Amino acid sequence: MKIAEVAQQFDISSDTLRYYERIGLLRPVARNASGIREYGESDLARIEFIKCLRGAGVSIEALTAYMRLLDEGDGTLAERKAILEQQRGLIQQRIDEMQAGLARLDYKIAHYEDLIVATEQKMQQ
Amino acid sequence: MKIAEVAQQFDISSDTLRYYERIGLLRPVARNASGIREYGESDLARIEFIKCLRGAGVSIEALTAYMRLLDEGDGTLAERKAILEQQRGLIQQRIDEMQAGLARLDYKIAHYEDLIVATEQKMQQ
DNA sequence: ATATCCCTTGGAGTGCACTCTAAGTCAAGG
DNA sequence: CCTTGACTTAGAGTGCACTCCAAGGGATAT
Repeated sequence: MKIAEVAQQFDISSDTLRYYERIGLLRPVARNASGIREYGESDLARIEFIKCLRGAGVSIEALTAYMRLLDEGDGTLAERKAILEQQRGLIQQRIDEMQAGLARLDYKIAHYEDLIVATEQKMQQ
Repeated sequence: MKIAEVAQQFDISSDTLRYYERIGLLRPVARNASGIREYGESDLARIEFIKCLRGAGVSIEALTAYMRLLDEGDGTLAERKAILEQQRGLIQQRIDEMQAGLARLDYKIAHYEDLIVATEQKMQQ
């Protein structure tokens, strides 16, 4: 699979895919005879995982650390699990903060509904 | 209330508070005879609101637009409500994405638990 | 053969939201 | 009187995560 196809499939720009590779988030991708990237199954799986966790707000740094350990093999299982658990905690914290914001907005919006009704009634007098 | 006290109360740096004022997110704060900022009740209320929504990921731009309308008065009620509703939607979307990431991590973490147990058992043979 | 198009690279530029620096002012304490 | 420490300003710098640019290579379509 060439870079543009991968980009389309995951809705990630080609630039971003090359960037991920350059900073070591993706392993060097195989090339064809013309030097063009040919993404394989395992690349796609990693990209999908990265996309999911980036979408959840996990940092490039954490993801890179995880991927590096993944390449190092079985000896890093516990360390990898620790990273995932830490990131899980961070995501949960952020969700909690967002839920608080959401609740606040809901309260405000309800208040605005009342205010707008009141203002409209005043207009009619 | 002086800037350092406000900063401590809301866990926002003095730099950030001055920055918010400079970009028009906060109205110009009253000064004492020496030119030092004296934050009033309404400033504090706005800062608290800003802190809550920034924490939820609402952009400076959206908050600034909202605050500007707030200063313009009652005629902007509907417009303000629209901003809040839009931001509510954005927050909800981001929460959904994060929930997906969380689910993915939970799955992975459970998988790692199994893998680590398996690896330890292999070691003992 | 020439145009089109996607690919390549290294490096520069962008947007957001701060965060810091330098140089200076002012009130209070020793 | 002098030091200390919190405050002031304009403007520069930072970190993150892309995003774009210029210049060039190679396969395909007319």
